[in-house]
Amino acid sequence: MNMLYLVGRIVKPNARLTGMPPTRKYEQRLRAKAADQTRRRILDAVYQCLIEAPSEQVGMDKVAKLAEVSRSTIYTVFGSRAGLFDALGMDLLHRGGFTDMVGAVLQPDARRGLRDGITGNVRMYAAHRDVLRALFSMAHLDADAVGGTVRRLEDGRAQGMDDLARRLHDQGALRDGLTAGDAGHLLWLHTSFDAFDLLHSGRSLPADTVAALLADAAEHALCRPSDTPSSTGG
Amino acid sequence: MNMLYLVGRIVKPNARLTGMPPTRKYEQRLRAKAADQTRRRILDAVYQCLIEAPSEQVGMDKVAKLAEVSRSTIYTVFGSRAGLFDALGMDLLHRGGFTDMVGAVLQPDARRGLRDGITGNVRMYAAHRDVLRALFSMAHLDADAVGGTVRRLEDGRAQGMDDLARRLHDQGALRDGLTAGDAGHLLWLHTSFDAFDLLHSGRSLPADTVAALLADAAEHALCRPSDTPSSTGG
DNA sequence: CATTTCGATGAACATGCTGTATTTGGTCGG
DNA sequence: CCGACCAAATACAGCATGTTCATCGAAATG
Repeated sequence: MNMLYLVGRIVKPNARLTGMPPTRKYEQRLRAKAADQTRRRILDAVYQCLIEAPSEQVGMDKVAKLAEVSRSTIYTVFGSRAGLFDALGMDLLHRGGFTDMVGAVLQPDARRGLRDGITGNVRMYAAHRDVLRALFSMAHLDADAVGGTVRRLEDGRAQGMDDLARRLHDQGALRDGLTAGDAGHLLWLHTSFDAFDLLHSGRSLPADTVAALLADAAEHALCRPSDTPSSTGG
Repeated sequence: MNMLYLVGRIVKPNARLTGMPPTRKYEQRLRAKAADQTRRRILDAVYQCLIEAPSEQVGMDKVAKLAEVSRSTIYTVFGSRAGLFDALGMDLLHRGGFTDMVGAVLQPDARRGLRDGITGNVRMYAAHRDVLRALFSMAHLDADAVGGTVRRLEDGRAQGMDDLARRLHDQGALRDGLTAGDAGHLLWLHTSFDAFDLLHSGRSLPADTVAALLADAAEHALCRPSDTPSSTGG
């Protein structure tokens, strides 16, 4: 059904019909840059569409008009609707600060990494809330509506949380009776976009409050009563 | 845009054109029963469609074929696609055991109500996982794609959790420094479908394990260290 | 400047889905 | 059996996605 990114391009018939292959070497400098610009303009347009009307279906027509390109251009660049949203996900993954979050949990003190990871996570979720909501919901309703980006993104988070859980276990921070596996499950829950959005959108709480609530909840659910009076300094 | 359940029905032109109103009394016995049966067959078909292909878009055509009715019949009965899914939500609300869950949290011991409420909740979520996933995701993507059922359902849960939070506070069960408001927020999170599904589908955990994990997490996040050694008996 | 190459474009077309209008066929009451 | 009535089927209109194609214009190359 879908051949993403595989846009068949046939040699123009007005070229040499004798079967001679194109032998000229081309170093695209300006053209590649222009192509990247239109690509970016389209991605920004989708982003803008999702922000302006979060609970409406985004049509290719609106995106094209907002990006000031033709509708067919979107298809030549991204292949399909799914390819477009897949690229949007990849774009968020690189530019949205997802990598910072990974770094936050990797600091030596695992318990501190828990709090910093959650707050960093929440900050990132809050910055792109509407877009992420659309991406995640689309992924739930239609498996390949957004390509594999959401899956990849969540796989990374799962691995990171399992790592953190193990380090919490190794450092003796987990409360009695809680295995590293269960700790991973709970971290998976507390660092999820859904957990953030349930509190942020569902209860109209500002991002900072959500971060504090989630961090406290996670710490109490996971860790033994703290030896040091508090973790953030109060 | 939508006039759900309001299907305009015009008198056929071959009836008396002299303006005489229909005076015959009609007691529909067989026909009304048959109509209810087709209505139910359609609802069951949607349910079945969502179960068989959870991550595919459900088309009216598939539903009609599965219910062995014509596609137009769905429109005469439910008015629109949104009306159909709205009715499905209402059907789940009445037949899915949502009311049992409300009763569970209303028992005298609030702390026991927390655990029983969560386990009952999880059991219900697990029984209808695929259908609920579709309903919730659709509600997120398109505001009025499922009518107001999801909104009403969640409003009820919010109220119930705030009540429970206040009773936990009044019974002195909350840990120091946690307000009844914050407790309500956390209960809202721990009794959500998303929290269940993150663990059940996202981590491949059976429903019982999810219930135990969520109940323990909620108890540790909300309550003071238990005076009685344990709540469930372990 | 001439020629090649490629991104962008708009139109045309096919498809699939939602929603509506009209007709058909069977059931009810007399 | 007839006429009133209504659920169900058929046919049709509208809209969005996705594909194809001829063409334009600008960049790259000589």
